[in-house]
Amino acid sequence: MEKKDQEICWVLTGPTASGKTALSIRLAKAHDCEVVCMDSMQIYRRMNIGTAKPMPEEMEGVPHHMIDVADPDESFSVARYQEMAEECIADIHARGKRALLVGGTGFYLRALRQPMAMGDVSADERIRAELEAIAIEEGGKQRLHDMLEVADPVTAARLHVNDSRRVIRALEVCRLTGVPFSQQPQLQTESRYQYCVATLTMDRSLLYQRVEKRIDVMFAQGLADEVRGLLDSGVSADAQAMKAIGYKELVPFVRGEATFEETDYLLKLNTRHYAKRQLTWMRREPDVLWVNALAPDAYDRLENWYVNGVGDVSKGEEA
RNA sequence: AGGGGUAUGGUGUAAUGGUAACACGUGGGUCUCCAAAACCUUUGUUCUGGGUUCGAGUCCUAGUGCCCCUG
Repeated sequence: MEKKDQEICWVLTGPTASGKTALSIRLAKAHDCEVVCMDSMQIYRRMNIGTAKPMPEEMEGVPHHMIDVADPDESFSVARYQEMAEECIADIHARGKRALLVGGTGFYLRALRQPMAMGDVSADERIRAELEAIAIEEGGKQRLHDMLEVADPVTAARLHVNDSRRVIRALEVCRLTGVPFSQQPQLQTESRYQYCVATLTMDRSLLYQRVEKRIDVMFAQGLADEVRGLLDSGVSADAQAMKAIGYKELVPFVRGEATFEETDYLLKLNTRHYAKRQLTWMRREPDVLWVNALAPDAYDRLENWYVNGVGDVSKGEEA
């Protein structure tokens, strides 16, 4: 079944520091569309420098959504993102405009394209706390995995013993629903919209250079002060938002427990790793148009993609 | 210039004369409500030339690079 134009969304993604923001604003300005942020950390208020969040000045009048929609000490989730983002998209479409999703969080993209099977089994803090306590114990990870082996052998078989994060989630779902994680009913099989995806990329070493340069700029812009301000205002260092790159590395530094050199090295290292993981994710993502962000025709290719739907190969391989 | 020391993956280190190891990095991957998270995994090394020895990263020797001391 063909979807109507109003049911199509454009997604510009790519690793951190690949130039998504600038290109997206240029594109949105030229074609009068609205941007929906697809970034798991730019959703937090007061986290601006470390998340490289586009500021009102650089948006050049292009409406942005899903930015600053949560407080740093709030917990957020993919499911919530999916729900809120789809609302934004619906709203944009209702006004007769196109939505351009921009961001590097692959998991969020997948949630939109392939809706969560366990859509109605949300997190249970009590169960998690209980199971996480076990995970910390001597041999606890093995014990959790053993528990899952009993409750849901299929899922246990595909999860590594050390992957207690997912082992716990699987146990949580089993306990909450009484049905094994692997046998949860698929609630929603079809995504609400069709997504036309373009991914920015470039030579790895050049990307890493850009990453490092950007971090130098972040420090110069006052990253340390931003982190200090968050901590001083009562945001816990354990908060989910503070686990973000650029924040978790800065906490020891701001507290005087790490030198600048150590912090700088660690931040750059973690960001490189992150960029690599983002690329890995996108390689797995089906139907993606890859665009070398440093090529002279990068913008033209994106524009062509946006106008003609190049890369929209949902039927399989392109002709 | 003289004396001493040192040389092991990209980096930092380990190895009673007996299969060269560990950490970090690098590369690849996983992902269905914490995802900028969490987890899995690969790769690659004895400075060069001689010598001793069944066998040399290890001992001897020369060269080269680096470090320290003296002048």
